[in-house]
Amino acid sequence: MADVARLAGVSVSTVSYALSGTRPISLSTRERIEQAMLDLGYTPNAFARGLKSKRSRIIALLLPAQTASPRLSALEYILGASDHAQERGYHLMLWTAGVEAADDLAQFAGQGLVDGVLVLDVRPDDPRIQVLARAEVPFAMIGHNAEPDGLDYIATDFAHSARLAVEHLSELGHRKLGFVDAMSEVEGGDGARLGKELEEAAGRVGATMIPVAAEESVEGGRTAFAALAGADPQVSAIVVFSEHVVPGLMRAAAENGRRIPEDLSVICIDMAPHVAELTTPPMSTVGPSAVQIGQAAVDLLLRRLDGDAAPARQLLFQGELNLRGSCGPNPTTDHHPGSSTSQQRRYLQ
Amino acid sequence: MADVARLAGVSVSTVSYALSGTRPISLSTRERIEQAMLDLGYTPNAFARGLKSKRSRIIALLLPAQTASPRLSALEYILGASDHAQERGYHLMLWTAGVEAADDLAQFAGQGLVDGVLVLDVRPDDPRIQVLARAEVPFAMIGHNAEPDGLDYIATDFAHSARLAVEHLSELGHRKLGFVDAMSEVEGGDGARLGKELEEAAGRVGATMIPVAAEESVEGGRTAFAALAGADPQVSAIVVFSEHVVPGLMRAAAENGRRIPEDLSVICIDMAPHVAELTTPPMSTVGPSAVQIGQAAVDLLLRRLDGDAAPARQLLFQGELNLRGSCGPNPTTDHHPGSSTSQQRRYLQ
DNA sequence: CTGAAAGCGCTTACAG
DNA sequence: CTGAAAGCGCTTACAG
Repeated sequence: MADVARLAGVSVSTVSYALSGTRPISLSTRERIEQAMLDLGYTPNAFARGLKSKRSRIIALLLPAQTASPRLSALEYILGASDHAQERGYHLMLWTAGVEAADDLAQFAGQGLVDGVLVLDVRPDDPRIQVLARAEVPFAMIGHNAEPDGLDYIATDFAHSARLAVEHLSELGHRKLGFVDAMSEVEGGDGARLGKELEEAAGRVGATMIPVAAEESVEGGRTAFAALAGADPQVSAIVVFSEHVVPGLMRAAAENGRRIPEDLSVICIDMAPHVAELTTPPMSTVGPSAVQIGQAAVDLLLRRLDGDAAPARQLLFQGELNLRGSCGPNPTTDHHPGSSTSQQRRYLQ
Repeated sequence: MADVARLAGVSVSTVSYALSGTRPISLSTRERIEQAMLDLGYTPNAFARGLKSKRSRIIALLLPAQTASPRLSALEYILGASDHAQERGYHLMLWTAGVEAADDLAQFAGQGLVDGVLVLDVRPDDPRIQVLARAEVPFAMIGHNAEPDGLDYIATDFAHSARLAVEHLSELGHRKLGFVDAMSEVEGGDGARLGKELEEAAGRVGATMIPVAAEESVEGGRTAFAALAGADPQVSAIVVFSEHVVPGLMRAAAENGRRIPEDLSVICIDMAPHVAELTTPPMSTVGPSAVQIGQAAVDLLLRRLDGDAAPARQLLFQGELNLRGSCGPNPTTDHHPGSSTSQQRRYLQ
């Protein structure tokens, strides 16, 4: 910057003000400065700027590392958030240490490197929330913990998703439903909340819902299918909330002579569109766009960084039903779906 | 840091040296300093440190934004690189602006924010390479451009992958092969290189290879299938190098009465394992682990950052054949695979 | 083994 | 409309 000032024949403070636009600069001075910056290929140093201004224009995305089994939909959050942050002039840093690495996170948050933090895969008793609060770093959650009062978050409206899924299956004549949830989901977590909503929705349409906890693997999917078939052979539709059980579940169904969707309906909650297209038949899903949630989370956080002192905002995103091909009428009833309601749905493809 | 020094009764420089360990400190002094840091919950400021030391311990991952159609395997690169960088004491920043945003990238690289850069999805004439070289930021590529001499990179050994795929199909009796490549792949890019290697490998085993360029979409996959069937109805096996065409290709095959693997074999190059498990039948693949490539790319870059002035390293990762279920014997011949070689393969699941 | 001091490259009151 | 100067919180020769 000193070089620019010298070349333009002004002081460094004038260069700085020209750059930030925080005070009026005469046209001729500004032009000389801009020319000098171009000639020298000058770019302001991010560290000097950050040191003085206490703002880095960097936000972090906390994605607990599970290299072994990443949800493919995580990519949509990441790209949605990253693109949007960049559009709004922020950089996005990835923090993939596990939930349990609280000390490392405290260190990270205390460094002043990031202006704010986005927290993914939030658990009910998530230790990261305390750490961030203590470090006094603004943050927003995607999902939420057990006591989210006073905290900014954005989450899926599970009550709405449950209703969409169950009503759709009910219209197809299904009365006995299964719900496969990931075993890793702790008590009071997303899976449990969704399960509760599904059960209520099932109750409202006079259906029953059998929940099964599955390990997040191909084998877990097989086991879940066996468990459901064992619990009640009449189960004709399954709601799934774990990407990784899908292959095993579908294969077990095929091996037991249950064709999808003719003999068995399957619908997935919060599965990314690209993933849903890969199965045969393509998977019907319910859920909001992860890309949009990622973008909205960035907006929520930047609102705080811009000094908004308003009360915490808690946004619920309503999903939509994306019918692809994995749900059909219950073969054991001769029910036909009402044409009036189904007309209003979005049929994809 | 001044607070720590005061509390410990030493100078700030002593605190700094204790922190960095770059000069001997007496045990008692060190203990007082450490206690003071704990008491105050002190964490060194990243910007002050970066300003003086000219090192940020941040690396950037350049992933051209394609929110519309991200490859799910991109997630493996990201997580592999991020985890590994974190283990080695570095932060990973995501840069998802498009390849064409050269000015923004120059700005970014000139800020001094990142010590080094990892470049993904490198094109033959990739403008980012010049920008980074001019900004004098150390970088390493995953994949490579048209003139990679003197540049660090790590890439898939396509000759090896092509050989594995073609020899496997050849052993199954397939003589007419198709190759579906993404249309977006520009001349001289990965797709073109792989295509050349596949053709050579096919020539060596006396098979023919028909290449088809497809749009990266479900519809593109359908079109590709039709093109291949139209070009030669005898094509009995298809090598695919684009995740997004897989659903359309598989559906078109099914609609034309060609069962996989009984009537048609399909094998994918560089598809992530979790993606491969989702198709029915599960997809056989050839390729190295994207997680490992991400990790190795970090190592390659950090080697430079650690001041290694050795000549550029160019690493080729050899893939392996992961047989899952999408390849079978050519139904139009009565060929049986030789048991000796197939024994040596890794059968998954 | 320890301290005093310069300086990294900016921003921003203070002064004119 | 512009400049001189302090200071952000560290690191690192220089000195003892």
